[in-house]
Amino acid sequence: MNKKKVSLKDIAEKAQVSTALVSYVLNGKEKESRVGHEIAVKIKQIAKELNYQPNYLAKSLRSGKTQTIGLIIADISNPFFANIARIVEDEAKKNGYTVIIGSSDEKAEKSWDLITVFLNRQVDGFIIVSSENSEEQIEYLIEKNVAFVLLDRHFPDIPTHFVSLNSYKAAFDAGVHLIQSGYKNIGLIAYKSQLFHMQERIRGYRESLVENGISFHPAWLKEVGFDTIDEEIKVGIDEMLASAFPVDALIFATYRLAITGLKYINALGLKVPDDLAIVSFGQAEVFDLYYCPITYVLQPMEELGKTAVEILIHQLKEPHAEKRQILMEAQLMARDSSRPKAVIS
Amino acid sequence: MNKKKVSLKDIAEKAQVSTALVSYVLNGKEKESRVGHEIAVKIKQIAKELNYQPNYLAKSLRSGKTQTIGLIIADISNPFFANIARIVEDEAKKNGYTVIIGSSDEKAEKSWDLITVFLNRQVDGFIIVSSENSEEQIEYLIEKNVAFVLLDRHFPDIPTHFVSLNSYKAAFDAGVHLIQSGYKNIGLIAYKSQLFHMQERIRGYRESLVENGISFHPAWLKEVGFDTIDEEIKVGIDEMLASAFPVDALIFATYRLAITGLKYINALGLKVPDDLAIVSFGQAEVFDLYYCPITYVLQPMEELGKTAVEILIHQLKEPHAEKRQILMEAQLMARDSSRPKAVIS
DNA sequence: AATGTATGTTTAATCGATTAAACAAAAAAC
DNA sequence: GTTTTTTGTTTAATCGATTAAACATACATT
Repeated sequence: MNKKKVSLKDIAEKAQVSTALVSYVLNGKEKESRVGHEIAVKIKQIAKELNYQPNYLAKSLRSGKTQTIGLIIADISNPFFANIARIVEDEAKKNGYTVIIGSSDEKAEKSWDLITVFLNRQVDGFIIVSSENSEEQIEYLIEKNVAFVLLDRHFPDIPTHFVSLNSYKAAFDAGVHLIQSGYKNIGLIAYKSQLFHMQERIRGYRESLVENGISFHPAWLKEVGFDTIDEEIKVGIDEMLASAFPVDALIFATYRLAITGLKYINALGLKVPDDLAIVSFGQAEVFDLYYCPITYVLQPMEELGKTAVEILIHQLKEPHAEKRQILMEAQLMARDSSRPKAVIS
Repeated sequence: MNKKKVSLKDIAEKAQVSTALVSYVLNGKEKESRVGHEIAVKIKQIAKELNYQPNYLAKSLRSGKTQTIGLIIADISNPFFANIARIVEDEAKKNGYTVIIGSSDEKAEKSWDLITVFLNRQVDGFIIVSSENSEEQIEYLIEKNVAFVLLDRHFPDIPTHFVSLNSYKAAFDAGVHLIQSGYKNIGLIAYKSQLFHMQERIRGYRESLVENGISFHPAWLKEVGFDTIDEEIKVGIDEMLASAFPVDALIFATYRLAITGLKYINALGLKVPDDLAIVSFGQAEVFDLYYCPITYVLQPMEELGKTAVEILIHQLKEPHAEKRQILMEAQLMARDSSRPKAVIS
């Protein structure tokens, strides 16, 4: 990046005027600042000639605004978050913002790190997919008066803006759907996490059983650690199948759990849905291409992402507006993996 | 972001010294600048007390370095690029760089846009997955002396740093593999693009036929437009199957083509590999989970991404070092979708 | 005592833009 | 023909950090 960049000063010199005039003209303030018409034309022309591009660092330093949003997600290589990221990117761009993305790997520590780095880079605000135990980070942002919106997950005890899914309802619907399709022993594989959305998925699942007169068996619920899902899912599925009440249907609480679980189910040679029906959260091409298309919980990704950006940008304009807390509804997309159970006659 | 941020000046005032001293101390230059030991300790302590965080805008404006890399890819929601992005993000972070990602959707125009925006934001350099007809952008960057590396694709006629795949070899291997597995009528679905890597894939495919004494039939090669792949792939596959020499195996030149193609193949009720064998570029969980695991061309993603970052950072230190041009080899992962053809006896 | 050398610290310019305020000249008002 | 107003332009401070150069002292040397 050698060739001397063109600055306001260069234009000013060439036009024989002060930088102030150039700044006024190029910011469309000729009227308010009553710049002479001839000189304005001249300045514009020179700017074009030299292909002037303003230095946003300088602009930002002066204005205190960077027109940059920090997006913190769990992992950009996870299709769910990649999709969200794309939507956020596009929506932000439409509004003149640039997005910096960071992956936290569900680790509070990494997320802290990202917040610090992004703050040092003076992002105007954050869109955050929170990790477990990151409440203090949120409190910190609140205390420092930093604009942010929580996405996909939120902390019910902390008053913040957020956009997430009605996880309880979604899980409940998933359970009811399986029950109505004739499945009786329904398992759930979730993450071992105190995050609200995860707890809600578990609660929704259990409630769906209860409400339909099915008594829940502890062996049906497996909570696996983020970092050990490969092994734990195997053990979990083994135990579910070998339990006193072997499961005939399985709900996966996230995309990654589903992928990992399905691989193992394939390896076991189990047939979906005859041996095991499946419903999963998340969505991706895999679900379509699986030999038996997977029933999934359709999340309104586009709306989630767009709304998050919208709320954040609105917040940047009106810092003290009331907190917007949005729970969106998911839609169950019934496919072959949960088709009505074949009854043995 | 209200609460007044702590600046060097605040520390200076509290410590009753000039900002210069503070700057020296906090940058570990106490020795060179012979700052008094006591005062240094005091400054450090106050900085910690106030939780001082330097303003990178100011730093960058002064130094001309932002420690930021612009990453331009086709689409972050495509798993291939999302994976690359993650690797780049991690590697950059290790080196103290932050990454700004932009999706070009394979459009030269959008890519121009991103380059301009990122340059205005003073990124130190770029990692670019080029779109078709974006040569002038590359020339522009060269002319302006901007540091950059091309990733995954390159222009053979323009001398630049690049890291990409030996596409010719990979496609050739794919073809040979199918032939050796007993398939005779092998089709290729590629993008309609003059991009070198795509042309090389086509060339490699054709060469594999020629070298094995199979004469190529035009109906076997379908080049579909980026924006019309859904329809064109359907037509393409239909035509290949209905041609005078119906294909019994198909190579997909990218991940997205494969996904789209497989959906249609499923819809047609074709059995892989008995009705149609498959080999695909790209990689993703889908390939594992498909009822018949898909043979694919394994690209050394990790190395691609890391090397790109490494070359860029090295270039930032030594702008005039020789151009590094790296072609990495892919590895064919043979799976069931291309298992030896069952011979009709 | 006069001079030289360390040792500590401050001053002020700089990066590239923005913008309130000061200034100058021309036009309008009385 | 002054005074006032309008119009057009420049000056200079500012954002927050960095750093060469200037400036003070203290200490050492002869």
